[in-house]
Amino acid sequence: MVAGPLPAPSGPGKDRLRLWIRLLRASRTIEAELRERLKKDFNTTLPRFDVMAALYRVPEGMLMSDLSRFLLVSNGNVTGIVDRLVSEGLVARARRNGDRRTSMVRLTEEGTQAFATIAAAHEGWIGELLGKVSEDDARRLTGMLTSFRSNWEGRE
Amino acid sequence: MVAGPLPAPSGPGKDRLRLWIRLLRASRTIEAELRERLKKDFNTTLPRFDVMAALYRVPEGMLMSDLSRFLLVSNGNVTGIVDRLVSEGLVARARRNGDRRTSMVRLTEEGTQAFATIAAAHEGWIGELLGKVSEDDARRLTGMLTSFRSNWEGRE
DNA sequence: GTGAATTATTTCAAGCTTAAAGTTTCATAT
DNA sequence: ATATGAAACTTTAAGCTTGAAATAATTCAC
Repeated sequence: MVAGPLPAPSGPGKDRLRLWIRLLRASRTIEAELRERLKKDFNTTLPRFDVMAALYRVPEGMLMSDLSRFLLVSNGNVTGIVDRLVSEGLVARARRNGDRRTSMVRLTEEGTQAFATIAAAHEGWIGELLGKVSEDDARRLTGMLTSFRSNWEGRE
Repeated sequence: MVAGPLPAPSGPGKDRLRLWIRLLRASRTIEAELRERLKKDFNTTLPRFDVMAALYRVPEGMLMSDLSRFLLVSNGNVTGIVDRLVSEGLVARARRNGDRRTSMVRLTEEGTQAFATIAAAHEGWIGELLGKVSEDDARRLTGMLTSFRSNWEGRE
């Protein structure tokens, strides 16, 4: 990934390779910037933000496995992040009556308020970082990426 | 990041937020797939591939700091990855006469051959994974992402 | 020339990440 | 009822990642 600008690749299929490289560099650049700001302004991390963002949409909570599927990361990964969020009082696990294997994970009151604040800043940052992309281009790009993704949805 | 499809965000500036979410999901999906294939088919990792790809472009080698700048990752990170590649015989460090702080890092003969093989497979995978994106759309998307990036090039 | 900043790199601690193996609980077929 | 298997989750080991501190070498101001 992140291959080179020097001997600009050419030939059949190179357009897609170049697209992938640009896509990756763009998302890494933005991610790095967001990570830095989350740390500096809110003393938190991108993975914690991701988990909280997922939970924020669903007040009643999510199962660990749903969370992991939604975030595209492994089960064990989510366990660790949620552990830390719980120890910080931002998230709570609730055992369920029906199935004792599972637990509903949800934002606490404190977590909900904390996330709302961070999310507002986050949206502003995105607006700033993607400021040079016109609203029109943004919609067009989003459309292309969506159709790409539908190609992969529910593959394995 | 990777926020939700459920309460579809709307309002001013939401188009850019949505774009970012799609961008991130697309790149994470592709990255996950590549990581899995690199592991299965070549018993290597994405970070190792990235470093080798960077070095492949420049037979004479790169400084650690150039490598870290190019790959958008921290110095200490590169140290660890290069250490492992060196211990596998794929990469070599060469102390320089001029400046004894620095060392030129380059692919070994073995590393060069290994990378050529992996890179060929990699390009095929990208062609497959992005197959639904037309060459035309690929070029257009690349253009948009490039102009976005120029906004950020050499910021801090 | 000496000392102070600067630069290149490594080391370190904490946290993120995965794949694989392990635990507990549930479902279902006899 | 009870085995068998599947499902939900956690644990573990190895590796990736960052930011900050530490080392070492160079450059620059005087």
